[in-house]
Amino acid sequence: MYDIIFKHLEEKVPLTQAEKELIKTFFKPKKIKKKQFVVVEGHVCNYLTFVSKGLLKAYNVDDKGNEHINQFSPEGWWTSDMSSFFSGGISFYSIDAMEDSEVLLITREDFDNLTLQVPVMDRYFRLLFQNSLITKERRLISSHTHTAEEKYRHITENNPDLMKRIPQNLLASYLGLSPETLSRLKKNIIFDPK
Amino acid sequence: MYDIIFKHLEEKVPLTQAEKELIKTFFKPKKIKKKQFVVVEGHVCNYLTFVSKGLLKAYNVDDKGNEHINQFSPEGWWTSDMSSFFSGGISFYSIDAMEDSEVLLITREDFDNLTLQVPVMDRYFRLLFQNSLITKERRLISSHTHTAEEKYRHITENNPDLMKRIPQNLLASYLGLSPETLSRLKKNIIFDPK
DNA sequence: AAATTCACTTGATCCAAATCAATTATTTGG
DNA sequence: CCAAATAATTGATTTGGATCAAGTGAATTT
Repeated sequence: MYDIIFKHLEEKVPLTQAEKELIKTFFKPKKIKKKQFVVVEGHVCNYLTFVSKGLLKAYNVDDKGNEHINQFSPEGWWTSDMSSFFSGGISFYSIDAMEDSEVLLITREDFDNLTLQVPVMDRYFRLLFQNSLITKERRLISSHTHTAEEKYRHITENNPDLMKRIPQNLLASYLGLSPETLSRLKKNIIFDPK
Repeated sequence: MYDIIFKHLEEKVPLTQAEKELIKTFFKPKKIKKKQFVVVEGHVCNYLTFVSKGLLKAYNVDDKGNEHINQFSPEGWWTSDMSSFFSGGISFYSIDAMEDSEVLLITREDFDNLTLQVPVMDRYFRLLFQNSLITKERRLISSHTHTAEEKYRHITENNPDLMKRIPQNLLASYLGLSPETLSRLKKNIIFDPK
């Protein structure tokens, strides 16, 4: 259960065996069935969540009832409503499981203790957030510059693996497109051999 | 010149006098005239830049020659092409000064030394990136859910100060709108007393 | 295995914002 | 202080993608 998280942590920072043992104590493992929620919009997001198995999605529902997916989190990724988790305010996103999943949960209090007792974790999260920030920036620019088709092409080319696990309507939501538009543009791509 | 950066650092983390003296040595102050570049797209972004005075913008130019502004950086903010700075690859953004400005520059090498010698800086940047990430996420969802008018309302309500310093066409670019659209929607808002 | 729910496709129509084009401010630099 | 460049407005037209609507297919549930 903890193998995956250590593998991911150690890709970014070195850890001693003692640190690993300590880190373990801060996390609570949990199994989540498909469709089960980790947080519901409007409630406080009490956990930062590491996905060790499965696939979660974080999304917001707008005034008109449309879902807007902020992030897919397969195994090896973190998820949470960061604003809510770190500030204690209410969550803007709901997070639920798209597949039966296994996660490691840490509370805010334990997160603070973790970074105090294992300072290198500050570096780990600095690097993690740094990379996420770069990705988010690109997605934002892409949403302004690229056509629907370009956005689709881009994501499928860069995440072929993940695409197999994500229904088309949810991918549309992630890309900021209607399901109809995504369905239609796929046809063009198939028949256009470029 | 360094007052502003320490004020900003100390809003997030405590620093000893010795640490401050050390931090100073890693940064190189520089004055930048309006329209001068800090990085040009396609070159390597060699510096992480703290703005102590003035206003910079980071933007990408697309295939059709349209500018897309990623970020405005007034005094107290950081700017750089993070991907280029941290990976050494070529920069996706150009960054230039919108006003005569003063900045503090740090190279990648010195950044690494800084975080090694003053570990609390890892925490500082963790917090900085964490907050930026939250903001970027919201902007991305907003770009999918909100109308042009809602985006404009939102930014003017939350950044009245900054709006005075930003020409309308650049604000339009930041919001992902054409200048014409922004010009037109402003009229509606003025005559609508809500 | 039938029933119900959910995902995907296809067509017709609509609309918000882009684009094209011209005119009028407003800056800025010489 | 004037000329030239840049920014903002306004109008006419186009368009990419949304929305509305209906039908088809696939997957859970019982």
